Amino acid sequence: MTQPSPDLLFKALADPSRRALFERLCLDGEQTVGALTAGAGISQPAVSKHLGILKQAGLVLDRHEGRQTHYSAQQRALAPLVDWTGRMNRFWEARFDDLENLLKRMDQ
Amino acid sequence: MTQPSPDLLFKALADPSRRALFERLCLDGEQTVGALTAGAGISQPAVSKHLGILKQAGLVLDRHEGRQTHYSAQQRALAPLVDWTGRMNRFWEARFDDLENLLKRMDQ
DNA sequence: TTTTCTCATAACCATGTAGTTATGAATGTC
DNA sequence: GACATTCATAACTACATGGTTATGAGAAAA
Repeated sequence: MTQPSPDLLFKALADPSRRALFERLCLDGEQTVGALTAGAGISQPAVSKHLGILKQAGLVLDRHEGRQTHYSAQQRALAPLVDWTGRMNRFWEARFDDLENLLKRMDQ
Repeated sequence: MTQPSPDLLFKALADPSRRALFERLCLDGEQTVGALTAGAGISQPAVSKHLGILKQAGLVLDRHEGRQTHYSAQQRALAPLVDWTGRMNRFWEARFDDLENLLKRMDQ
């Protein structure tokens, strides 16, 4: 169970159709391919392909039941994204602190 | 000063070269195009084009000084990303809470 | 002024990608 | 068994995209 790379996540979420599918799964919970296709505005094969990419990125899980496949969001998969943005912000804050320190020193 | 859309941000950060440039700007602070090109592994025009896309996404700022251009990270631009991941996680937590409540009710 | 340096833009090319239709595999229904 | 339903895959197309080289614009240096 290795962490998905930020690269895979960013790439997977860069497409609006995929992001919309993932958002629906987050907001409304588990859904079948048919349900997701309705209202997606693209064909069922396109939806299936997108779901495959989301799955490969670790963003969704699939569960087979009879002849339909249920997809659900794997929320933990967003962790690397949160980490990454946190790292970028951390460095910014560090340099911001430096600036504050500089200003304080200049004040004296 | 309108907020950059998550779409622009995800698209801009989906490319490894661009993400590397942005990371360097976050970690090491302001840099000229020449400095960024050294060690980027791609040509100077490619770097310039990537910087243009990052700028359009609101991720970097440019500052002209003589014949060189200095780029720096605009950290606030990551806010929509943090918001988005927060929203996705919030809904997950909400459903998790529902599950917990359900289990508690089942316990009684 | 002429030359050099730094960067951005133009033009182009190869590849990746998001969509389509057609079809097949597996399951449920009659 | 015959048919219908649900999804995934294959094959294809159109376009986006990331890279290149060539060139131009503007500022500094000679």
